[in-house]
Amino acid sequence: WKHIDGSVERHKDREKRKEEKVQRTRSLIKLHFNTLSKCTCSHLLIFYRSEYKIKRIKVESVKKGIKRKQKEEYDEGEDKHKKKCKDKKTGDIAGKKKVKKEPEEKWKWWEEERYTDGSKWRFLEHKGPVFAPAYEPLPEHVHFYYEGKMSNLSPPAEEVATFFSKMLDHEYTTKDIFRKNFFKDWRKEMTSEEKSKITDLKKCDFSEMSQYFKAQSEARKQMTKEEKLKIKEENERILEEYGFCVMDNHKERIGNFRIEPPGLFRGRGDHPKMGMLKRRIRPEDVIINCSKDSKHPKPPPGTRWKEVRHDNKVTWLASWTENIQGSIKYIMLNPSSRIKGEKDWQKYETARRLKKCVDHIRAQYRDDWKSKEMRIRQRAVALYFIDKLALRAGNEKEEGETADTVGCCSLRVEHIKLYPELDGQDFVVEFDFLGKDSIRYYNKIPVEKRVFKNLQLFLENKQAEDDLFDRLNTSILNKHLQELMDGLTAKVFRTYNASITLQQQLKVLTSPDENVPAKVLSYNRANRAVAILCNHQRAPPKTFEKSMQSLQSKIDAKKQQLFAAKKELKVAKSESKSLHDEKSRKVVETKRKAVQRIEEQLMKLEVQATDREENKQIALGTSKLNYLDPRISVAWCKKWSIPVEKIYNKTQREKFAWAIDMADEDFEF
DNA sequence: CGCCACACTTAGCAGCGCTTGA
DNA sequence: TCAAGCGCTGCTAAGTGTGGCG
Repeated sequence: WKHIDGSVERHKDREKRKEEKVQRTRSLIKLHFNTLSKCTCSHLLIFYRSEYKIKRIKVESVKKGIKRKQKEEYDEGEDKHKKKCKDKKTGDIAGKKKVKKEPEEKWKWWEEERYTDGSKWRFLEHKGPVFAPAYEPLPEHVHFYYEGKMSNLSPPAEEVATFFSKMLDHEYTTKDIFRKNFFKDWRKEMTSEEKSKITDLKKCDFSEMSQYFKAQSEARKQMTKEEKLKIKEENERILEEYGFCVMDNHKERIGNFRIEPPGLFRGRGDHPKMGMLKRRIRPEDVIINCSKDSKHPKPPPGTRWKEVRHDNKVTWLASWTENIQGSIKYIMLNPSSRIKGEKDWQKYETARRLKKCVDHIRAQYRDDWKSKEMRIRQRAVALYFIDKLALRAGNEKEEGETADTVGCCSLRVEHIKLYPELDGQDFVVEFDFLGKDSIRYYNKIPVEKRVFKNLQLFLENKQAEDDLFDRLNTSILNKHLQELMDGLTAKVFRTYNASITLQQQLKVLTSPDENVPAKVLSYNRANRAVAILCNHQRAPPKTFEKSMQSLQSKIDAKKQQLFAAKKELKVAKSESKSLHDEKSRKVVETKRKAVQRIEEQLMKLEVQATDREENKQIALGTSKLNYLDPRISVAWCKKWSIPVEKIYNKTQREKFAWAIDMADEDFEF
């Protein structure tokens, strides 16, 4: 796919583009100079940043010349070396050597060649995961009571009891399934004596334990600055030691280097396994993955790893099997890493390829609505939903193992309602089902007559709990998509539709003469359109009403202030008219400025209020992070001279460093 | 073809620390 | 300077999709 995204060409005229970039930055700074009087503090900061950047670019381009030469020599050497390695089937020795030469500046992996043989790395070294701290038994004075009588628990039983006591305030400790599952698993940890005594959860009193933990967390909050700093430093030390690995010559940040601590499982939605005990993971459960010639991570003293393997066809550093669902958990790299970034980039390139053939695919599935074969009609209607409504594919799930949620292919009869006519619209389909994370999808949309007739056909002679698409599943659908385009799967439609919507909405919503905050609001609105499409919801923040009210009162106060200021201006004006002296003219001028300033502040507040209100139940983060080609946003920022910091925070900028570096203002998704 | 194991992406939420504004 | 509230970050659950096997 190197050719598909044109990275070969990109490489050639990189120098030219770099020069252009410098020019752009220069003109940007000029622009900032011109508007300096209007600048707020944050603008100034950004201005300084851009100036800093320009200096760096200059120095770097001088350095680059030398560096490139060195790199070419190195690459040549490495090529030879690689061949040798392949012959002997040894690992990557060169990788180890170059680590020390790690350059100060950020590594631009996107300017390098990718592996084409399916391997993910040549060299991988890390320190292994960090385990959850051992259980600390409760102090003597904290008791557990059964039937009102004080009783001490054995440490294993006590530990599980503490998990429950920490959750007492949560609603789910009142749920039957939760309590049942918890009690069953708790009893497994008890001694036979405890088991025979403790037979009813209702007779258990955890309140003293609960109080103790509340006091503990209160004490943590009350800690002095020094104590807090000490903890912070210790965390930083652990991060420095365990939070990074070396992968192919580069130090990379690990995403989750801590093993999940034991606790009570809380699934989302109506989960049949809620309350079950999530076991403590020991070194003996953990498989380590690293390269043969690396310094292998050491298991904690007196323990051993389950296995140490050297599989460079996968990206994980460590894995273990979790006991609730029996699924495998992994330790992997941070999104800013090469291995994640390349994949992310590739995802958007696939979506861009879909853009080129989507018209054809749409024509095709519309045609298939008329097919003689039921399975083809079902496939075509499902695909239409996935395309139009950005539904997820909908794999089958094991019944009783997870919450009852569905996606497109697993929709059941009970999840849709057909209305030949509704609110003046023809052929309306009403969707109402729980999707991923048990988030409700509710939508009423008019569809084409043919789709409607097909749906009626699919529903014939079926019960509520029967599958809507009984001749279809995700693997059939994806196999079909694979034939239409290389690399095409159901989820590519979500990516494609999200990104194209953002691009198109940005075009519609951005008005050139608006100021920066107004443009950012437009961006958020475009982002919101995507979030609505993808049904990314959130619980309204607990303090929403309150904070909205306080914002409103601020606005009201501002309005009052504006009114007063205008009045003062009027008075000053009339005074100045009659007096005709320099002093009164100056007063008018200052009053005028005050009015202007207050007007600006008011507008800013109003923009903020609108933005927040519209965002009440919609989460923008997920689409920004997973569905929107970052190059669209970066291009938009460059086009309108919006600092990219307004759109992406630090973490996001790290994840999208590739896009920030490579996208020009004329990037087209 | 169906099933399962596995790898990897996508998802919402809680808690905490930093920013903001009085 | 300090409290309030907001945004960030980490956490981990819950999806998607592939490939191998019988």
